[in-house]
Amino acid sequence: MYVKQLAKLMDVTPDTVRHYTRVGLLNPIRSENNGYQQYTKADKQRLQFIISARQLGFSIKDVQHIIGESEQGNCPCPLTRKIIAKRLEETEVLFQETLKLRTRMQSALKQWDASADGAVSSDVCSLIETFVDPIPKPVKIEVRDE
Amino acid sequence: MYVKQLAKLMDVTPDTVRHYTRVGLLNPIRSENNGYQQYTKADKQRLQFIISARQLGFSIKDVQHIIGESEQGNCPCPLTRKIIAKRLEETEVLFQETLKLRTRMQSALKQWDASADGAVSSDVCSLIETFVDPIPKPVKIEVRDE
DNA sequence: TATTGACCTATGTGTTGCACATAGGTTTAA
DNA sequence: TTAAACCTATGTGCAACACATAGGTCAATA
Repeated sequence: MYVKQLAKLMDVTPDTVRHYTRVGLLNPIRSENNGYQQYTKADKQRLQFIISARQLGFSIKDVQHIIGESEQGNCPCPLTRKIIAKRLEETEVLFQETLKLRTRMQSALKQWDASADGAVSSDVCSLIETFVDPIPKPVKIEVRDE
Repeated sequence: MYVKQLAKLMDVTPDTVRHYTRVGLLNPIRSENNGYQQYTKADKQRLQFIISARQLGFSIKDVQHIIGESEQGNCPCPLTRKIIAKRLEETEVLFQETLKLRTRMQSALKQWDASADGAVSSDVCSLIETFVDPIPKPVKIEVRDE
């Protein structure tokens, strides 16, 4: 099976398959007559594993380590548990940051909806320069109005 | 002012300042005697602008375009508005994806808390291979238990 | 004055996970 | 056999810096 066929079968791009091959996660055999990579059933199974792991937030290096552990005859599950805990923390951080960014962008849009395109007196762009980030409610603030 | 001083002043790393310099966003002057980059007040102001823009989700290329527009004598605000709308959409997508990933990771952790490290019969890691993603409530599903 | 040590700089490369561009080989139809 | 369509391998690009390396600067000391 050549790269495109495997890719289609697993619903990824050929480039993705090639990438995993380049980093050593897949081990196809080079056809001797045309130099093409030939993927076996084992590669397909391995690719399925990679896809599953990636969906769970594991990095490619994580996958390499997990597979390495497994190939050394050890049960990789403890490692798997350890890694995902770390990745979850990171995802949590990313989530919070993305949430904050989204909020900030939304308030910028709102502020800018109500303001004109600004004087040329500014350095570059008055909209960006004069944007004030509404403090994201530092735990609890006394609100008087309304 | 040398790179470190400016960086410290604006609370970024020297590498960040160097990076912006390399891509042409900052235009320091090379000292003739020691070859060091000398940053002026204009660079400081420019850096402040870049930082503000980055915090609002603009990419470095966006900043380049906005500055370019401004330097051509045009008001960059319309461009700024257009770009942030696009970036907000992207951020929304990233946010949703991150949310889904976080949820998926959390349910993996839960599933794995209740399951042993699995047989060696699996291909690589039984935890990952047997993980079942609880369908993320497709709008509305009939729930019978509880 | 020379030297040492602490600190700073410029520049090149690494990072992540692929996507894209290029050049060329294969296959099938005509 | 020749052309068109399709496929492949390999190199490079991308984002936004961080890190590593090699060497320069400067003040205090011997």
